Order: sequence, then structure tokens, then C-alpha cells
Amino acid sequence: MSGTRLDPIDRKILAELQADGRMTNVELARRVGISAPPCLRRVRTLEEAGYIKGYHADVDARELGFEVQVFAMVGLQSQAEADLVTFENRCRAWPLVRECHMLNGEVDFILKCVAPDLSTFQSFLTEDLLRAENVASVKTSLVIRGAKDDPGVPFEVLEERMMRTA
Amino acid sequence: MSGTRLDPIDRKILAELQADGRMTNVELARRVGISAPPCLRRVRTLEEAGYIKGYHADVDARELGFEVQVFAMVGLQSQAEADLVTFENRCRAWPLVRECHMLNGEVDFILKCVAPDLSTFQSFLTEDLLRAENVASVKTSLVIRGAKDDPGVPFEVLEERMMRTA
DNA sequence: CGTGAAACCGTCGCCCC
DNA sequence: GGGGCGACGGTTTCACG
Repeated sequence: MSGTRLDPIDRKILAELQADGRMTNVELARRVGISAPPCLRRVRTLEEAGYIKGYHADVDARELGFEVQVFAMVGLQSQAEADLVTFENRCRAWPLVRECHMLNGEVDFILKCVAPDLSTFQSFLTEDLLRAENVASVKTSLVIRGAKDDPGVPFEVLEERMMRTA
Repeated sequence: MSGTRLDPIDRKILAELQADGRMTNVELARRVGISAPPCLRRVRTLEEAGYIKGYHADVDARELGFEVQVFAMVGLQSQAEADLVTFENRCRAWPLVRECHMLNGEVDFILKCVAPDLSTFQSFLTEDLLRAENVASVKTSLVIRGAKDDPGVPFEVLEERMMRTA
């Protein structure tokens, strides 16, 4: 199922829906050059095959009152698989942690956090994150301003690469 | 317009659309407890006021062939505003760079990058990023595995905070 | 993959509170 | 001001060729 290769129309569909997830199916069909029914069938197939994981409204965090965004680099004491999983599950349970990625190099995890204000984040940092077992070190960096925040993947790069390997 | 406070129904709408951006308006109206027309009016207002910046399909990067994800910490030589803006604009033009945030602390920017493979990323790193003027240092960390990647903001935290300040 | 038909939905005007 | 009711046009989603 995951081995199913995509044709150019499928990739165009994904690119269009990544750019505008609420596009109507008829508009999508028009843009990719087929009629509506097969277009919808393709979308359903892409969803079921996992290429499309979901659709989300992109909300303005600052306007909603989330004025603080922080990247936290976390080092653990033990990197045993069970301990890594324990920490990951803890991150999944913390609403302020939006992303958690395991890294190579000196630091073990990078966390992207959002909070309404600094004191809310400080509380989380000192009472939850730093107090969690197995956490050895945490370095935090406040986001002064966001310069770019594009969703998803650059399909342009894929197309380029398709040509090179074709 | 940005001073417009949101009532509980608006926040519920935003939370629902963040969770499922393709929800039909009638379903959305049912969930927030009003009828369809006023619900649609609210959605349009939220869009125009900038609370909703867009809708995007969440595509599976790995299944699509983007197997490399990297965080890059960038230090600049000059932090003069004009030089910061120049670097930010350069990031906006690089498709492999999906996010660019200016940070406090030792490092100036954090970049989240995606690439089809390591060699594509290495080419970008050595030929574009490291060669860009004003770039003093770049530390990269490969994402070994992703543990959490939730879109948007935690509305639960907002509701909690509303109660505290009410 | 395309065509046609039926059910549903987005959208508007109007009335009500 | 916002919410509900009804109707039109467009869309989704079938079955079928």
C-alpha cells in the first residue's frame, strides 16, 4: 500500500490540497485536468493510503493569545529505548508541547512549545519538563519573531528530482 | 479588528476546524450548537479577521519521499535589522527550508528543513546556506524520528486560562 | 476516466429575538 | 447585534457506460 507510486496527477492533487485544504472537489478536478468523480476517488485513495493524514485550519497563534513560542533542547540521562519512549509519551500528554523530535548529536530531543505568556511557559518548564524523570538538561530559546512557517513539503523539489532520475 | 474578543462559540469553531479543516459547515454548526447560517457567518468573520490564516492538507512527508528532516541553528555575523531581514528573505526563497524563526540566545535563527535524501540536504547546506553572505555558523541536527507533530495551538490551555482570569 | 442523476451542502434573503 | 427558517444553485457522490 505504501509502495504504491503516485502519478503526476496524484502529486498535483496533494500539492493543491496542501496549499488550500478547503478547495472544492470540482475546482481541484479542474486544476488537475480531470473531471470531478475520478478526482474524488483519487483523493479518497490518497487519504486511505495515508498520503493525506488530515486537514487542518491554520490559526493565528498570536491573535488567539499564544504570544510565546519556545524551542527546547532536551538531554536525557538514559537513552535506552524504553526511556526514550517514556519521554516521548510524556511529551504527547503535554498540550504546550506541539512538536517533539528525536535528534542526533549532543541533544536528544527538540521540542516546539507554545504558551499564552512567559509565566505559563516557565511554570511548565520548572514544574513539568525539568521535573520529569530522566531529564538531564534543558536549553530553551525564545522565538523573537517568525520569518517563515510553511506547511508540509516542497513539491517543487520532488518534481525536480523526478526529472533528474527519469 | 484584531481587538475583537472571541466568545466560546468562536473558540469552539476554531478548535474544530483546527482538528478537521474539511468539516462541512452543517457538521460544524451541529458541533458548536448553532444552525448553519450563523455558523458560516462566524467562520467567514474569523477568516477575514485573520484568526484563520488558511486550510492545508497534512501530507505524509516520508511516504512522499522526503526522508530527511533537519533542524539547523544559524548564527549570523551581523545582527543589524537590515541583515536579519536579508537572511529571512533568503530563507523564504529556499524551498527546503519550511520554517525559519529568529531566536534569542547564542544562535540567531532556527530552521526546519526537509529533503528527499541526505545528499540533497548536504548540497543545500554547503552550496546555499553556508555560502550565503553574513552566515557565520551553522549547526545541523538530523531528526532520527518524530514523536509528536500536532498542528496549531492547544485550545484546552486557552479555556483553562479563561476560567482563571474570569 | 467520463456522463448523468440524486442527495446534500453552501449560501442568500428574510424574519425573529 | 446574533440566531433560525426556507429556497436556490452548486457540489458531492452514486450507478453506469
